[in-house]
Amino acid sequence: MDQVIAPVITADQVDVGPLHGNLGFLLRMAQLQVYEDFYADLGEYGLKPGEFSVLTLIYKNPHIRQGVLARRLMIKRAHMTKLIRVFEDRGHVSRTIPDEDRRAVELELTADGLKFVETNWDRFYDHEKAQTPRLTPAEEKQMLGLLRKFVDLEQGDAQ
Amino acid sequence: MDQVIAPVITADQVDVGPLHGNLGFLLRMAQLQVYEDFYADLGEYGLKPGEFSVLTLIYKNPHIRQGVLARRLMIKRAHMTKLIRVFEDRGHVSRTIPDEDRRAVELELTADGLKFVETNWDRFYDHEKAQTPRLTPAEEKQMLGLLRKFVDLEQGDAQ
DNA sequence: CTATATTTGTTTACATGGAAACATTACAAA
DNA sequence: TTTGTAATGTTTCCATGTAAACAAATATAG
Repeated sequence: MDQVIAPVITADQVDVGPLHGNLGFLLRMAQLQVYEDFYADLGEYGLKPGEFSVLTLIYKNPHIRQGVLARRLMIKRAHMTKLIRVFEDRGHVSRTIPDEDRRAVELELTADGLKFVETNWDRFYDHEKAQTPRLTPAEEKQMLGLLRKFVDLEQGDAQ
Repeated sequence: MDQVIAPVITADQVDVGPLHGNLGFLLRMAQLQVYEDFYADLGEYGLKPGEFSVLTLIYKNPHIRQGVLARRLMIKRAHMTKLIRVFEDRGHVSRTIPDEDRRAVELELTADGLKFVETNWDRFYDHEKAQTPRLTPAEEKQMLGLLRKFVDLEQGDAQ
């Protein structure tokens, strides 16, 4: 008598139950997807999403304070300290203690930092357009709008 | 002559530049928001989003293999090994090596694990409804649908 | 003014998660 | 068979990020 082998399910046959409608779960999946795509595309250039975001904000907001930067990116101050130290060691960012508040640290791109940002700008910000699209353009736009509303980042239509 | 003090910007005045339309950035912000809300609401119960997701999948898919679980949740196998060990030490999950493939490990909830899942089920899956909504119900539904399409998780309308 | 509280950044210890190398088992080719 | 290749899970080491305690500077209450 043949033994009945239990059907071994594969990943896409897994019943995810109520995670199907769970925002946190879906956001996490989506973010992992995006990071995977990112590294597949840009890993060779040593670009990292978080790092380039930090540099972008310093570029767009020279003299921004370390704590303001951390809050805007939802990174803890303790972690931002370490990130900025790496940039300083690379010679991409300079730190200044302002006279008005000697607790604070103001950040600026160095000439090298500026060069790095400008060199990699298009590569970084056009990378998503280079992906095989998972959504139609209309859906993508809709999703971006909903995410902006969700994270309370509507502030006009910045470029 | 009064010195002109440089206006110190606050976090919500920061110019995020092209991150405004960057999917990876917005997904990350949204996910951090959701996690923050989650821990503010449920931190006291020792619930963790990732851990409860794992238990949910084992609950819904008894005898699921460790690797299948990892792939479905986009967690690396190396990490899953560690997660499962914790559940085993807690007495919530049991591991079985099936005869058909002695490389694999099949997972099941123990009686204690089942009790834990059933006790915390509603707390976990209803928590989002208890949040101050950032989106209208229609928008929320739209976002969930877009995220499911994005992560390729359409498989019928599971409960 | 002085005492207290708050803000800002740093340090240290820890938690979470991945990369690479490895052992074991299964599968495929000859 | 036997030899090579792939799949599965584990281990070790490292990267990323947080929590808590701290030091220095500033703001606030009396």
